[in-house]
Order: sequence, then C-alpha cells, then structure tokens
Amino acid sequence: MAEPPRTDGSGPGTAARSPRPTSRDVARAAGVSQATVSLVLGDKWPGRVSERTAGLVRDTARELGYRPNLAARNLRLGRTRTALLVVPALTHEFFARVYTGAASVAAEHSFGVVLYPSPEGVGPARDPFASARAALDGVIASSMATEALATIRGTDLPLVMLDSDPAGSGAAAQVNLDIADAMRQVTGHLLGLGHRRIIHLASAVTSWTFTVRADTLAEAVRGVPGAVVRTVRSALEVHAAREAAERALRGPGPRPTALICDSDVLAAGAVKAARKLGLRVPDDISVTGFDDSGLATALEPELTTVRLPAERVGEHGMSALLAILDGREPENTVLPVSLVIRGSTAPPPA
Amino acid sequence: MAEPPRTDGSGPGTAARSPRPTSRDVARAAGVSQATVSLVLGDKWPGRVSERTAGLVRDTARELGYRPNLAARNLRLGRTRTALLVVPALTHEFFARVYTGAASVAAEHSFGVVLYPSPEGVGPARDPFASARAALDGVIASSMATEALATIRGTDLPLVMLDSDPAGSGAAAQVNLDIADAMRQVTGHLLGLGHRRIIHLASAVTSWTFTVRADTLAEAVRGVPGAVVRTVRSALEVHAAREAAERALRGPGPRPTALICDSDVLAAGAVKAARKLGLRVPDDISVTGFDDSGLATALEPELTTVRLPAERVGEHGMSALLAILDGREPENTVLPVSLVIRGSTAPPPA
DNA sequence: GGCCCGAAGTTTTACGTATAACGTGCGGAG
DNA sequence: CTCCGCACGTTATACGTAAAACTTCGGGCC
Repeated sequence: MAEPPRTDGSGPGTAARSPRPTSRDVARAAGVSQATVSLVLGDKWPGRVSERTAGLVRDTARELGYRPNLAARNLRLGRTRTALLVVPALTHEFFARVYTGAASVAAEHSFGVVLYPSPEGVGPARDPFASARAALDGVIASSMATEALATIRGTDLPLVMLDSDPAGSGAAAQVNLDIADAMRQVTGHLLGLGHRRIIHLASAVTSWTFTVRADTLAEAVRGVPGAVVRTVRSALEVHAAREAAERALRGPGPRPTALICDSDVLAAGAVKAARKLGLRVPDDISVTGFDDSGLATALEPELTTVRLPAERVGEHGMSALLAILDGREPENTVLPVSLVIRGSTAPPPA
Repeated sequence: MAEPPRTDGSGPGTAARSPRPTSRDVARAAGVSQATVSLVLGDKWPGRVSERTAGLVRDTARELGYRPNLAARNLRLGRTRTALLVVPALTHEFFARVYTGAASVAAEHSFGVVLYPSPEGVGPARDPFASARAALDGVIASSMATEALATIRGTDLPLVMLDSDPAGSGAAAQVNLDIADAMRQVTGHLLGLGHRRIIHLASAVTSWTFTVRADTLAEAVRGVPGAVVRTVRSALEVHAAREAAERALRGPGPRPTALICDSDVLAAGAVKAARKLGLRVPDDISVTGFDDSGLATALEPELTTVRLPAERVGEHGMSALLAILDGREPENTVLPVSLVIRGSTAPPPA
C-alpha cells in the first residue's frame, strides 16, 4: 500500500508541516461534495451551482485557508501554465528586463515564468528542464544561451526564439530586434558627424547578432571614401573592455575617432580607455553604446546609445508562446530600435 | 467519466502536442511493469532491480525520449523541490545576484527557484503564490518586497527572510548583511579623511535597512565635534538622485563635503549633481556608494563603495531553507561586508 | 524434505484535482 | 396524469508517479 508523506527527516523536503487542507476537507466542512468545491472555486461554469451553496463553499475555503494543490491541478489538466525563459545571465540588465516583460504578460494570462539562466563558466551544463523543477508548457529562449539550446530542441515543447537567425532556428516563432537598422543608424550618425576611422568593440561571444552587426557595419561604410571599421572583441565587462579599447586605440596608424560598442558596458570601458589615454569624450573621440541601460545615463558624458525595447522582447515572446499554446498562428516580430543621441558623440577633431 | 486532455483549442494551453511517453509506455516497450521503471529511474534502491533489467529500462527510456512528468511526481511526493524567491525587482543588480546565488545552491540540491518580483507601481498587487504557478516547498523573501509579505505570512510555508529586522520577522531563519558595520566603516573612512558636513542620500523606501543605516550613521558622528549628517531621500534612479543631491548641495549654510549614498545608483546621481555644480569628485566633494555593482567601476572616478556579497545572501538563504526542509536547525547568518576604497573619496578641500 | 530467505519483479494504491456522466426533485406543458 | 427539461448536486474517473505490500522462484541449511 502506498504510504502518506511522512516526517521521517530522510532528506531535504521532508520536514513536518501541518498538512494543507484539500478540496475534500473544504467539502466536508461545508457539507457538500468535493466536486462542488471544485466547481465553485473554478468558477468557469456560471450557474452550475446556486449562489447560496457557492457562497458557503467560498467562505469555508477561506476559513480553512484552502489553497488548491497546483501539482494535482497540473497533473489533472495536463498543462501547467508555466513557461521557461532561457537567458544567459540575469545580471545583464537587458535580460532582467526581458524577464520582466515576459512575466508581466504571463501574469495577465495566469501564466508563470520560470528562469533558466544558463550557468556561466562554473558548473557542468545542467539540464534546463530538470533544473526548472516544473512541468512546462513552452519555452522562450535567447539565442545567446547557446549551451542550453540543444537540450531544448530535444523536446517537443513549443519554442519561441529571441534574437535568433530567422532562417532555421527551429522555433515556432521568433522575436527579433532590428539590429541591422540599429547599426545603420549608429553608423549613419557617426559618418554624418564626419568620422571615418571607426572601431567596433564587440562582445567575445559569437552569436547571430554579432554577425549581423559586423556585416551591417561593413556594408554601411562600404562606398564611403576613407571609411574603415576594425572589429575588436572583449568580454562583456568594463575592465576587459577598457583594455581591449586601449589596445585598439594605441594600435599603429592614425588613431580612430569613434568607437561603436555592442553594449553600454563595453562603452563604459571604452570611455575609461579614452580617458586613460588623455582623450576627451566626445571632443577627441566619440563613443556609442547599445542597450540604453541604466549605465548610459549614469556615465559622463551620457552615452549616445541604441535603445532596445527589452521589455517588449519579453512581452512579444510570451504573447507568441501563448498564441502557439492557444492553437493560433504566432506572430514573428521584428521590433524597431532607436538611436538615442546624447553627449558621447560629436564631430571628430579637425 | 473523466476525459483525457483534448486538442479542442478552447483557450491557451490546449494546443495539440504529441503526447509525451509515460513511465507506463516505457514499461510496455521494455516488457516490464511500470513500477520497475520507476524503481530503475529513481535509482535510490540499489540492488532492487537486476543490472540487466535496469539497463534495458534505461535504454528504452532513452529511446522513447522519456521525461518524468513533474506534476505527477510532485503530487505523489507531496513536495516539489521548488522555492519561491520574493524580491522587489530583478533589474536591480543586487537582487539579480541574490537570485543567482540562491539558484546555484538550489541546483546543487536538485531544487529550483522561481521568482516573484513584486510588481512595481502598475498593476494590482497579485498573489505571489498564484503567480508562481508552482507548488512550493518554501519561500525566501527580501524584506524590501513589503507588499507581498502579508500574503506569504498567511501560509505555513517555511520562510527565510533576507535583510529583515531580527526581532519579530516571523521567519524561521534570517540572512542579514552587516549593514551597521558597513555604515560605521563608511563614516569612519570619511571622518578620518576630515569630513564633517555629510549628506546621507537614502532610498525613498523605508525598510528595516533604512532605519539601521540612519541610526548607525547618527550614532557614528555623535561625539565628533562639528560633525553633522543630514538625510535626503530619493527614488532609486540616477536622475531622481541627481536632483535630490543637487537640492541638498545647494541648501543654505556651509556646503557639505561628503555624500554617503545608499546605493551605487544614487551615488551616480550624486556625482552628476556635483559636476553640474562645478564641483570635482573627489577634490571638492567625496561620494560613497553601496553595493559595489557594475556601476561602481564604470564611473569615473571609480566609486568608493560598500561591497555586498549579494550572491552569498542568496546562497545562505537557500541553505537555510534547505536546512529547515530537512528538519535541521537553520543558521541565522549575518554576512560581513567590506568597504572598497576607490577614487571617489578624498580629504575635503582645505 | 521442510523451511526460511533473499533476489527480482509485479500488483496495488494514493496523492488532489477537474469534469464527464449521472441522479433527483420540481414546475409546467400537453 | 405523464413526461420532459432544468436547476443543482453527487458519483465516479483519470491524470502519471512512487513505493509499500505482495508474489514467485531458487538455493542453502538443518
């Protein structure tokens, strides 16, 4: 015979706890059947139960402090109204904002969002699904979280990809940022100011967006006489960026007059490198960021940067997933971005 | 009779999906009973099943792509190995790091962490538990997430509080940062440099830590001749902080020579305010931060700030929760902090 | 030979919920 | 009066898993 959960202290999760009341307890206390309780509390069958009984049941449930057992409900329904969001790291403001957006749309539809921040560096690459500890209805994954993608594809869960190659991502839907446009705007801005020697300070991670950025940049300067772009890569961290930028600025030949950075963090490093070399920003050298994170306006001068609608990415991702789960056709979105011109860019020195 | 989940498209979450194989399917395919499959895959009863059979089952499971249904497992076991982490907002680096720490310890024990970032401003205060969409074993909550606390206390879930008043938090365990010591270190550093007129730039949210900071600060300057601290409050945002700091610096009487800020974000605003008033940092005015977030080293000068072991907070919080669930006595921790002296502090002008 | 024992499975059960299927009175229409 | 239909409940299942309790079989021991 199966035994009830005991308080045998045989491992985490087995401590004694006063057992939560079940719908059956509520039923007993209210003098109705368990089904009636379920009917009332689910209130999706209007008129199925008389107001009198319904009120009684609701009161009883409140008194007993009844909370439906989600595990049981999930099992019964075969779905969980829970989505997995796979991102590289939450400490990157962009992804924290993506989560926020996704969670807010989810909440509107009584969905939950559980995170899988793929472990950086340390620790073995774990199984996103086991780690989530929740039965999932679908997955939203950033293409940046490269390690986890293989595992995810191994399931038949509906998948929405964020910022991934539109061709062959294997996802049921995609939400992309118009990165190419962003790069065109940045380049246009700098070329317009008169810059010709440009450094592209990029993240060390080669993802789809890196390729797009580099390619767009190359194409944008093509045909502009004297314009040259050199790509330098760095870890996504201020100090690493400072060193990379310093090396680049110290390189042989005429000094570049502008730095296009793939994130505000990298831009912060670039600014520090410039200062260290005695260059004023923006008088001697222009710097652009990417993300329009909190950093952008905290720095001095404030960063000219590309504003990314991070929350929108999460919202659209979640909406697309909901559409899929609903049997509707999901939208593939390309979200517009905008260049925010602040104080870190100016015409190059004469 | 109960019906199986249908693909009737009657709402989100009902889309057609190839049904996942169950342990029974694996059993059938392997020619054993369902119980055997469970026994093998749970592998916690060594020797219970012959190696031959076990291998067969494992192979079959792999072939079919079997993944245990967590909802069913959770129901059966009456626990979920899932904890809820309640924080104000993930976009604050500190809390993102707390999450990271908690999630890493959780992962080591096959636990999951689901987040409840209490909605800021917009939206009705939702039910953290309903929103989590997961059956929970316990809760770790920051005292900053004031709104959600009442709901949480309404349950009998084991609760670990972060940064809350040691007296009467109602939690089974606590993890605190030694905020008082931090404030003493900061004040000592500034007083030692010769500062006497100090502004305390604090967050607008009145939580336990605010009280501790203000009190400690007041006590630290007590008895130091001529030393005075004035508290100014601001939203946790660069621009708001800049304005608040500017107002404070423009106030009547001799100008303060140091600003103690309750977060790096506030410090960034303070630095901007100083610059706007034509004051050099640190020559004319000193500024200290709190958190040692990415901002601290991105700014120029780099911030003298209090380093908070955010990840440790999450780790200890999770460990304490695991201890409770395990029936062990949880540790109440007070984590040490350290002052990191960088370039934003110096002796006051002569 | 009788008996007990361990090994290796299998059968059975319960977890708590949602809902299909099934009563059961009562009022009104024919 | 009969019978239908509605309003309001109740009964009975099934979801997939873990594990206790039971079965079967072969061997060792006295």
